[in-house]
Amino acid sequence: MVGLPAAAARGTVAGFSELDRIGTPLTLKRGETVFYEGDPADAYYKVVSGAIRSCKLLADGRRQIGQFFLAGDLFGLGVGATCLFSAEAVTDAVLVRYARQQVDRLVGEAPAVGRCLLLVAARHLTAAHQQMLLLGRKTAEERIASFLLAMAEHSGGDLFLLPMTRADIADYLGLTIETVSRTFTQLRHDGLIALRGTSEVAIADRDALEDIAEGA
Amino acid sequence: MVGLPAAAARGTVAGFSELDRIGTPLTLKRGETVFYEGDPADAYYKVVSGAIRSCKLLADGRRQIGQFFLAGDLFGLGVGATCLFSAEAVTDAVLVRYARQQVDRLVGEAPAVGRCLLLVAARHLTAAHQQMLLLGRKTAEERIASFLLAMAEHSGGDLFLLPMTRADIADYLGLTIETVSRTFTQLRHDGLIALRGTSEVAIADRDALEDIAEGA
DNA sequence: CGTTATTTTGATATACTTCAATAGGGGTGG
DNA sequence: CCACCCCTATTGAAGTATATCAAAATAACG
Repeated sequence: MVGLPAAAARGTVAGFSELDRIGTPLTLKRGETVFYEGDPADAYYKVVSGAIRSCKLLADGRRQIGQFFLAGDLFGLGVGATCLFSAEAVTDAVLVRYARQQVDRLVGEAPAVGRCLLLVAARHLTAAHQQMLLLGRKTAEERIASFLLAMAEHSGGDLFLLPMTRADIADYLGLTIETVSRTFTQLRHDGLIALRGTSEVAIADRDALEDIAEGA
Repeated sequence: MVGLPAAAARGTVAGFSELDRIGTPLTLKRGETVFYEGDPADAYYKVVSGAIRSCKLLADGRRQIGQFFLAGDLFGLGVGATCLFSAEAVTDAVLVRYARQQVDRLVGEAPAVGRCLLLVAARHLTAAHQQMLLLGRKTAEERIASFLLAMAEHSGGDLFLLPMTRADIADYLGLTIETVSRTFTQLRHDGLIALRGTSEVAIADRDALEDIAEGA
């Protein structure tokens, strides 16, 4: 699993080109919100560049990030009238926006588009199941190992940049900032990863990291 | 939100009837497996009666239940060649099995079927996001409160039977059997629920339970 | 009814959180 | 170019929710 272009490995599939004709671009600065949980759900989005996070909040402000959407990813597929999570820019980002009404019409005309969307939804569901296993049953070390391997896979190599802060990682993995930081430090001391600065990561011992990630 | 038939509230939507023509029934005893994680993914299933659990395992046996599928629910929508989780009967159950090849053909012929499947997938994705929030950020008490309210909503009333064991609930909520049991006891002592035997639950103070579930 | 599986309850242990302080890093203005 | 500041990250010490280990009680089942 190396060297696949990110778009091919993740979001883009056959039948997608029809969609591109009805999309309009959208530029976001770091921290800006694409839509809020509960907003009318009237569009789908594709990430062109940058990173987006999906967030859900509890009444007292506790936050859970459901997914990070990176270049090539499609998101916003909802059911019913309202968005089920809010979406925010992790970094400066460019999106393409597809009005829902037009997408739905397209699905009626071209079954390939429907299959494409179903495929994307199924992919997100796969990721969600993986994440539920992580959140429900993995230790902090196992969560960080899983996360780093997933980021490496997306980047297509063993050296990559983390676009998000420790706070984002913590809210994605169901941990605190401090535990994330301590676990990074520990993996570095154990020689499984190398860090340059705060965001550049190199996988140093992939096998050991994989053993940890799957609970061996 | 009361009195809706379970099927209408959850799995069944317009465009479903086409599917029924190609389904074949399937009977399972408690504990039997529908399919294993990694099996070739060649069918979708609908629950007619009983309850099914989706499971993922870590190398050392730790288990996470992703979803419970109850009467009316459709499951097995996968991407690619293999099942992403195993599915087991929580109770004796009757399913309908839809061969994937035929479903895919149907999607090509009748766009409504595709929209239906997309809707089901989106519903599952909604549930998964809710569950990620629960697993990542909620306390044991909040998890149990959320779970009981969801079960009540499915049953259409405030009095219902739990078809699954404490072990299943624990593996669904990312807790241990003991913590599940202690939390049930505590909610009972606080007068928020009533229990008859081990599986009959009555919601006694819905407002208080909802406040807890959403982290107030 | 005896036997086994499941659930509840109790005592202790621990992984992670919380609270608190220090250190680094990147940008801006002097 | 350096100094300052703010934001983010790291490190440390103490606390806590939940896990683990162990036993009793209840329920399920032949």
